Amino acid sequence: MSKSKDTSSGTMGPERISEAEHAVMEVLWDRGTLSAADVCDEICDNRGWSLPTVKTLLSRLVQKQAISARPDGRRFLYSALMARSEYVGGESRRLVDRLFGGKAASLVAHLAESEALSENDLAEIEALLKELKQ
Amino acid sequence: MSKSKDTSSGTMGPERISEAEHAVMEVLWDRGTLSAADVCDEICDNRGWSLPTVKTLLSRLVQKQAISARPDGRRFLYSALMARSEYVGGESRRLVDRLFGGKAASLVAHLAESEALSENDLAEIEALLKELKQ
DNA sequence: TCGATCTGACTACAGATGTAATCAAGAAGT
DNA sequence: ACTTCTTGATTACATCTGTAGTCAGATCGA
Repeated sequence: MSKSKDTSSGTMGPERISEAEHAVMEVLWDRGTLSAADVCDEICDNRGWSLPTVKTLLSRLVQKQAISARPDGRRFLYSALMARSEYVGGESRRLVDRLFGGKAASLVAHLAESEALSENDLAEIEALLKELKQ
Repeated sequence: MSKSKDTSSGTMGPERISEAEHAVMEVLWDRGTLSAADVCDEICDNRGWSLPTVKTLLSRLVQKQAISARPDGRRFLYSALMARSEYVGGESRRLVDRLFGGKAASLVAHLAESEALSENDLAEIEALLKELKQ
């Protein structure tokens, strides 16, 4: 049996990271290398989680090869394997593909029309464009 | 018992729509009012779904109050209650909040940097900005 | 009238996810 | 040496999601 999604050789695309798991990733991206207890110190209060919950999420992330677990004495030190930009890029692309037929410009148009963009945002984007243009 | 999320009076924000459910919504947004069989005709082939699957998704969407089911003889005619723009806006906002600290401009910056924006996209956005500016 | 068909309702069931308890092995204090 | 604490591993369990099967009632055709 063993369903294991692929397990075969080579590069099997990074598995999808859930929202709770993402919260853990943010901590690792932000702080570098941490133990489970450290991660919990960072988010357990905010999210109302207990240490066991964090440990579960960490091990799922290890399985998904999104983070690594290096032994350090009797415990593990966890650190991100997947780059934040990779994750952010993937999620952004998924959204654009699903909701805007892959046209990123449509997303921007939507944000603008729905007034999700402040004056300030608009200015920033304009500056960005100027920078990109030459 | 009865877990029912809220059920209490008044406006309980629209429940989250899953990806499969979203595919059904797209059909209804696109085609207006359809029977289950009609919806299936539209997507069952693409997605490799069977009619029962579509029916399940439709009834879950009814529960979530995302669509309405008006009786028509022995069957139902389904049509979207939630506006597409509402859905698209919500999902976009969620992404921006989760990944870009709520700053939409950061999303645009990311898209630009990651070359998710083609020359053409950039031109479109520029035109958009121009239009918005006065 | 009688069977074939269409339809929604209900049921099913595996995998993902959120959230956690329990347990066993090692470390560390006393 | 013995207890206590820490830590990962294992197990648990409800909900959500994807995907569908089954069933009973209405309808339509013969």
